[in-house]
Amino acid sequence: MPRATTTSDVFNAVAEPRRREILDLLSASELPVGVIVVRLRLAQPSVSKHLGVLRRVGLVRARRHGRQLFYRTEALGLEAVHEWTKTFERFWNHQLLQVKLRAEAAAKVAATSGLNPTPNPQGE
Amino acid sequence: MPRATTTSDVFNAVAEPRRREILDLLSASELPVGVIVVRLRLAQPSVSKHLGVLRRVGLVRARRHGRQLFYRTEALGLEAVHEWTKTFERFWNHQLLQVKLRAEAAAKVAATSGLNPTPNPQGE
DNA sequence: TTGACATATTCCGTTATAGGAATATATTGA
DNA sequence: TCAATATATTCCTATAACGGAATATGTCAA
Repeated sequence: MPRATTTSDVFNAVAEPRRREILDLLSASELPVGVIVVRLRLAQPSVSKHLGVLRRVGLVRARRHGRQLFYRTEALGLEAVHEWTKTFERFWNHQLLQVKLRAEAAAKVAATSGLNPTPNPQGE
Repeated sequence: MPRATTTSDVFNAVAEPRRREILDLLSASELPVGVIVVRLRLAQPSVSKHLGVLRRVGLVRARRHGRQLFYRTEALGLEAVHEWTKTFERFWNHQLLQVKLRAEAAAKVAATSGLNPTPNPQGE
C-alpha cells in the first residue's frame, strides 16, 4: 500500500516543504493566492492545490474579497504536532544537558590545570 | 513529481503513523525489533523498514546485543519539528483565549440575567 | 559445521503524490 | 453580455511509498 492519504492528516500535510513555507508566509498575515505565488515563485495551480490540502486538514481558512481569496492560517491543528513532539522534549533537553555539563566540566578542568578545554570525549 | 523522499527528512519520517507509534514505544525504553513487532502487531519486515527510515533521518539508533538489535530514540531530530510548530503557538493560544473569554462572558451574562449561557455566537 | 533465531534486504504490485498544462469557475467592470 | 482577472479543478505522467512474500545476513549454540 502507498502512503496514508495526505488529505486527512496534519502530519502528512506539513510533511511537504512547500506547504510549510506557505504556512510560514501566512503566519505573518492573511494573503491572497496571487501573493503567495509571487513570493514563493511557484505555479499558481500548485499553490492552489497545496492550499487545498491545507484547507482540508483545517490548517488554513479562506475569505473572499472581490476576486481574491485571502488565506490565513488556522494553526490550531498544529498543536497536535507540537504536543506530540513535546513528549520527546526530555530527549533533547537531556542531550543538551550532556553537552553543557561536558563543557562545564572541561572548563573547570582547564581552569584548575591551566590546560585548554578538551574536545568532546568520545562516547556518551 | 511524487513526494519529496522520505529518507532525508524528519517531517516526512514522522508523517507515517506507524513510525510515530514506534517512536512512542521507544520513548519509554530501548527495545529489540521483535518486541516492537509483537507490541504493534506489524510484520517484521515492515518494522525493519520503518526503523530503517527512522535510522536514516537520525531519529533512532541501534545497538546489537547478541542476536538482537536494540533500538532507541535519538529524538534530538524532533526538536526541529517542535520548534517549527512552536512558531505558531500564538495561534492556538489566541484561539483558546477566545473560547475562554467567550465562555466567561457568557457565564457572566447568564449570572446577571438569569438566562442560560448562549451557544457560541457566530463569527469571531 | 549445522540449525535455529533475529533482523535486514530485495523484489513485486498497488496507489497516492506532486508538478505541468489546459481548462473551468467566479467575480468585477464596461 | 463580454472581457479581464483571480483562483480552482481536471487530466496526465513519473515516481516514491507501503505492504507482502521470499530471501539474505548475522549471531549464537551444539
